[in-house]
Amino acid sequence: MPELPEVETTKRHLCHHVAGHIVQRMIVRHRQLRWPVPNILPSIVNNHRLHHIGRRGKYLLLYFKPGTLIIHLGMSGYIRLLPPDTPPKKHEHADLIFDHMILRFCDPRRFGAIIWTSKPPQEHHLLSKLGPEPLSRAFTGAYLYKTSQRRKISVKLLLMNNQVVTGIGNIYANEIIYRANIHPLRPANTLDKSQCQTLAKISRQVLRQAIQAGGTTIKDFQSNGAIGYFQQQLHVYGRQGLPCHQCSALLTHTRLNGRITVFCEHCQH
DNA sequence: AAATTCTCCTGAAGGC
DNA sequence: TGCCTTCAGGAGAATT
Repeated sequence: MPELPEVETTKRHLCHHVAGHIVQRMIVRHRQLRWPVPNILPSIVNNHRLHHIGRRGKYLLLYFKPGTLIIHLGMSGYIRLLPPDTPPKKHEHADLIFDHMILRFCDPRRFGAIIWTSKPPQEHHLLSKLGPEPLSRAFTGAYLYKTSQRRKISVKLLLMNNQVVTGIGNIYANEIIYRANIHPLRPANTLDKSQCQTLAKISRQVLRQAIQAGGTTIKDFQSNGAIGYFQQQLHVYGRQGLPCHQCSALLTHTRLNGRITVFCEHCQH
């Protein structure tokens, strides 16, 4: 499941290899993603230079002169950079063909999206309501405290709410609250200021470490065959029934809004 | 408003 | 061996 660090890793990869190059041709083999890819999209992008690549939350932004290609990797999406003329395999739904390589979008479960906007992308309805970037100055303990006070949802769902802070998914939400020693079901409006400071600080720390490690490779996610190494630093995700790294008690798991939630009953309150 | 539920999809895993 | 059923899950949209 690509979350912010995996998308950031992909972004850097693309910046390095395809930024500044011209799209010779775009091919869409399977339009049916989260939303249907518009038929006219290839004709808009063809022969335009990919000026640069950005990211907002988990959205990748590919800037062209006439507009921006917005890509979301969903649950199982990834982007591969391949030599010219590499034949497509199953689930490889779209290509941006450059003269020196192919940028190929793959997504077995098709929860991902390829969207076009001619407006500034931050004005697009999918991006305009997103909360602050967790690695930006805007994401502070004070901000988190303010927004948490009017919400009764659990702290885990608070962190996973993209309107509150964008880019944190299930894996990193589990890790962050474990490292903050906060119970995942703790209602948001019972957090005090110092706990919000801790959560903001640890969120930044965990995401930075994960980016530095090249992201987390879990089942579905891979970028160009490269793997991320952050999974070696995961304390709770995927470790239910195994001993807590802090106290050795066995980690518990429950389901919160359909998401596996792993935590230590002894350490998290 | 905020909270909850529904929805899309396929591969892996488990039961019989 | 093989055919079920279940589940994982991002997040927008619809509903309460």
